Amino acid sequence: MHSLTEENYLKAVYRLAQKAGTKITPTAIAEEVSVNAASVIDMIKKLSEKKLISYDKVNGVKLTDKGNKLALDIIRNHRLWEVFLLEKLGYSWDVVHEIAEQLEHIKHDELADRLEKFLGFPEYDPHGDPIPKSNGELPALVNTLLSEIEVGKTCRVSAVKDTSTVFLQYLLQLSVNIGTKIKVLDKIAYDGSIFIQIGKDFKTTVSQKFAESLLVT
Amino acid sequence: MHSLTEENYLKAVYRLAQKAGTKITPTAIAEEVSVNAASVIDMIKKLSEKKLISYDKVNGVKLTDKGNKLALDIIRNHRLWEVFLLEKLGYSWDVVHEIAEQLEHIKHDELADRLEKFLGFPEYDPHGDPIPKSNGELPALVNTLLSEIEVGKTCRVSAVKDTSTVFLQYLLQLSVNIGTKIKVLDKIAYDGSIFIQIGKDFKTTVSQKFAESLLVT
DNA sequence: TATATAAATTAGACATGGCTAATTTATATA
DNA sequence: TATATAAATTAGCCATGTCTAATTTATATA
Repeated sequence: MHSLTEENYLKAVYRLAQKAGTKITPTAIAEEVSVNAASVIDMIKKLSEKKLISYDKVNGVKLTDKGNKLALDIIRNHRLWEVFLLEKLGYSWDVVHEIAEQLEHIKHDELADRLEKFLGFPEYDPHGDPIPKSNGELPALVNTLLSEIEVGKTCRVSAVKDTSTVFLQYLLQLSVNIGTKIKVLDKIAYDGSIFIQIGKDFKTTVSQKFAESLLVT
Repeated sequence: MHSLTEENYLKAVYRLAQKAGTKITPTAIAEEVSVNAASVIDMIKKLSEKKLISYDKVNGVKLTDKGNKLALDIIRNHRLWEVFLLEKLGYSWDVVHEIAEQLEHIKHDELADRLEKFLGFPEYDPHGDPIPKSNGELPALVNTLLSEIEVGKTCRVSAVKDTSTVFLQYLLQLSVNIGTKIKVLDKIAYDGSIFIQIGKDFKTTVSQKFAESLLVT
């Protein structure tokens, strides 16, 4: 089938394609997979031969339908395993990703479907990213930022925009999880920071940067 | 760390060491991992350098303490994942192994321990093989054969000695699982076959070969 | 527009793990 | 014991995926 390496390239191309607008260049891919540009050229040839991507200088790299489907499958696996690790094994938000990075490549026909069923058909992973359905459908992304919530209103955390470890650990420290209720108590016009209540009791002030990295409903 | 390939060699050596008595030769390993003998020689050199095995013509290949520990870890992973796949994802007995073959190589400090806890500290995998504890301890193997049960007695399936797909599928067909009750109704002296009752109602005759492949308590 | 800089590509090398063919070493058996 | 056969080992080659060092092609900028 396809090697682990090939799959990681496909994922990288998919990820780059999400940040729409820019053409996907060999250099961008090289950066994304932390590899030398020369290696990327080789892989582009290989994946092109397999009809998983197309490439020309004008349009850059694009996933073919076949390649897109494959990438989605892997992402589906990844996100389902993340849910498993968090909910069933009790891993914290910030470690889940690296383990799922390995688990996503495990293959067996029914595995993703069975896992999905076992987990109760979750729609979002612990980072709030939508989990592709087996038919390739993607649940719509929730996109209200915490910073857009009016003073006095309460909302619920649905996703994170920033998935860096520092951020996730900060959230952990604040006991903020998917589903956590947050009430906006005050907005400081001066620097965009906001005063919030997390859960029942805890009150704190967070920066504008923070408020723009949390997605809520 | 250690590559997937190296890990599979270690497992193979461990497996061969179980079938005690015989010296572990390069050829035996070649057969076990389905690879050319020349390749085995290369790997023996590599693993020897890493102090995971020792090798000389007189004693054959032996796992060092370090190698043994590693092999046990992998087997622990394998068997825990098998339990997961069977009990949580509802896979049948005969497919569980091939998926676990991939899952066993996933690494993360606490993964096996968390999985073990999640599964309720199972002692045996779906094939009845003991699951190594995190300290390397192995629960004792149950070793009464169905063929050794007296006429009139009832016993409970605890493991299989034969893990071939044909056998496992035959068991599936007979609705025999770990935990299934079997009553020995009669023994045919002529060819060693026995007449048994599986569960509440179903009665059938099975061969001596069959009766010597099922472990019970 | 000339030229410096950045991006893309080619060429050649390395490590891993596997293979075939040839050779050496053991083991049996006539 | 001579010899056939099997096992172990060596040598050399292949594919995958990576790298560095050119070289070519684009893109900017003085």
